[in-house]
Amino acid sequence: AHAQKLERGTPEEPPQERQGPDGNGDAPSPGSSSTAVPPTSPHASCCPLSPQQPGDRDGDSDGDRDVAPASKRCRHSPGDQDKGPPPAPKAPAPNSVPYLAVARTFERIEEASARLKIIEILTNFLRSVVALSPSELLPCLLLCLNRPGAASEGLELGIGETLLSRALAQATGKTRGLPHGVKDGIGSDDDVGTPAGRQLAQIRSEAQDKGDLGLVAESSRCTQRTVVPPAPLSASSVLGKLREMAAMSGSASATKKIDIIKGLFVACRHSEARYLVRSLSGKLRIGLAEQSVLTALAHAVALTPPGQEWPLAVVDAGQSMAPDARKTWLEEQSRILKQTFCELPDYAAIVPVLLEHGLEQLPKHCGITPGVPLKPMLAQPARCVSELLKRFEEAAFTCEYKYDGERTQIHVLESGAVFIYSRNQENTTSKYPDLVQRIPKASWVLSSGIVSKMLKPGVRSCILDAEAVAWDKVTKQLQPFQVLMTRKRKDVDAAAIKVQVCVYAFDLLYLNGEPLVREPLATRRRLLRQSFEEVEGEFLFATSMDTRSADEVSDFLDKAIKASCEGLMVKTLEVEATYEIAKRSHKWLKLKKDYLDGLGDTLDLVVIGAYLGKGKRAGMYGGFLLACYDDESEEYQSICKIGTGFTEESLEKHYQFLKEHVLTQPRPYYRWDSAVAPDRWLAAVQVWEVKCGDLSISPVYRAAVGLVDEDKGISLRFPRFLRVRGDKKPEEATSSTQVAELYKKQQQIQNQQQAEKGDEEFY
DNA sequence: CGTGTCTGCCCC
DNA sequence: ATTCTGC
DNA sequence: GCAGAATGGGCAGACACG
Repeated sequence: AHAQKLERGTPEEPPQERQGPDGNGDAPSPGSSSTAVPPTSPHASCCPLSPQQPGDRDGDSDGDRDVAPASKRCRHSPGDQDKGPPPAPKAPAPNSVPYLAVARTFERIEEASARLKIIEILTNFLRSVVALSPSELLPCLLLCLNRPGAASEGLELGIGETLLSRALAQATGKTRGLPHGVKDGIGSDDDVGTPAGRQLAQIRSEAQDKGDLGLVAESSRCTQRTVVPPAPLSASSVLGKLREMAAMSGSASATKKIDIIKGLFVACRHSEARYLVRSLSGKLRIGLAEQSVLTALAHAVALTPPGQEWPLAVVDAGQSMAPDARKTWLEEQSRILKQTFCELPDYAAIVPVLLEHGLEQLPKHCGITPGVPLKPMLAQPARCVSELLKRFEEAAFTCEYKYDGERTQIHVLESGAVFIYSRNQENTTSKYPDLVQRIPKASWVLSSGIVSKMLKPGVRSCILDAEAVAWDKVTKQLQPFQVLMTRKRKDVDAAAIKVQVCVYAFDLLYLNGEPLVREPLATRRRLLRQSFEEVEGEFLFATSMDTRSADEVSDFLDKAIKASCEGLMVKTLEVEATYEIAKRSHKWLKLKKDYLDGLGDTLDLVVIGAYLGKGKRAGMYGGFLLACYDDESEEYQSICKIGTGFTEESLEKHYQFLKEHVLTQPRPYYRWDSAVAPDRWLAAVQVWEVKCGDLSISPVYRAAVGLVDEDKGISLRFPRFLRVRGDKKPEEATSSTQVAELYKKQQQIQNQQQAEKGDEEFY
């Protein structure tokens, strides 16, 4: 009855979307029977979904024939429940959202490609959840986003391709019966001689063919048979298992995780296995991510306001609006949610407020809070200086050095507490006890008796945007990113720190109780400089220059590079100069030498191996192993892998061409490490021009081994494909000597700065 | 207690 | 990180 | 131009294994 009420109230479907045989087509509205979940019958939601639609991909899946049709199950389920104890230990709670409903929604989203369509599908699903199972809204959102919880929780699944393949191999092995019947160890099933080992090899091979472990899982279902059908999965139970696995640690945790995965897997029906496995592997791959989820969530709670009693009084709050007005209204709702989310990127905090107070009231309850990380402003690459000028037109802008370190958000609370967050809102406070130590407010006397001058008097609370860079206190020089990365990450003891860090601050997002994100950069920067004092080697303002001249920008770029920086960040000062990520997340521009055509390092490298592609690159090569040529030893020495810079067309061409050059074994004159062994070895027949950022000393690549480092080779940072060098023979590729020269040249450019600085001090 | 392998809303 | 692509 | 999905090097941690 409730479902019918909903249906009557949702006439918003555009006629052209009504193409399916019924409301169960691609666009389930809350009104269509496909997603409405009467609160009294938790299973009902999957029933209307289950009858095979014409063209439904499940219709020809062998795997599904082994399972009782969902419709049958569901029709029986209420009766089963009346008859006493449910057959399985964990029956879904009332009002729970069947995981099958989530999976069906994912299927529809995966089939769609238009973003508006994807958002519509998800909106309709979320409307059902809001109306019928509001307590499962958060779990559903987290499943859509493929996250076990908020970033602040620091939950990590710790499940990768290897573990997942092993779990699948065990669950689909020949052993019949209960899922936990397979007790073979983790290591033993690598043995191809054992049945489990053969199964693993088969899983791996199938995963390579399909380029998606999820699809393998889905089609592998047929080998699983259980005596008693397990309880259907619900959104919250699946999420709960993910969180359970994330919380596991210690010895044998991997084995326990495998057992949980097997348990979940056995309970999967239809496409559930596909999405469960993809969730576990960390890639949902359905064309849905944060921005679309936020839009859909905003639309859902706007159209179907939460907190209503049954029957719903308002099923479509935008019903009476003209199409244009409705669209504008929905966009505004979405904007409100996105802005709030950027200031408080935590669904666990936002969803309860949404449910209780509604979207319009959200900004009153949620906003920037010191101690809670916010989304950082990002930058787009600029290919040349003239592009910069063109983009910013007449607007005044500033150029800042782009330091090669770790993006760092520093929060100082009224209490004096300091928190530090990464670009992805990870709490990195415990990684930087040295930073925390030097932040204290000016009025605070450190244990050493020295008064910190970093924060000027009057600064009670703030949020800084900065870059933490490795700093050599002895030579007073910036150090490369690779040095910074060697710092310990967990529970660092400040006294034991070997790699020192200097903070380069470039923005102030919050000061003394006031968010500054709606102020232009010029204002924020003025406040930043007013509120803080520079301390050499510890806390500095990012070197900047305000200019309108292209030549000055170019000169400044050169200076930045000589100062061991990556390049420049370029930002407007007044026009469109706020820190509102929701309006545009890539408002800044970044200028690096290697973006510029004709500048930056390019190498001509030989393809010696290939890796089978995944996802949209399934069925062809997704990446390649490249080598330089050492004329001394006449060897091809591995230098890097490459997987970007290709158009779809070029990727297809490479596959067609290179598959004719597949070797059964690597040539004896190839030098590589087992860690980069490709899926297919290739004859050295083609040379590619490749661009990169820095060159690095590598633990696994062999290029120029012995020339710069005794036993380590050289690799490339940020390698990307430019074009085929049809004019070059493999032996004419960039030589090991040249690679070593490039590495040395890079070191020299950075030493130049030291020399110039020395000159200044000398004269 | 070493060593090797895998993992990461990793960092870039 | 870089890059490409559908919308 | 956005949003999403392909893919890169390399590090510390964590755990499995011997």
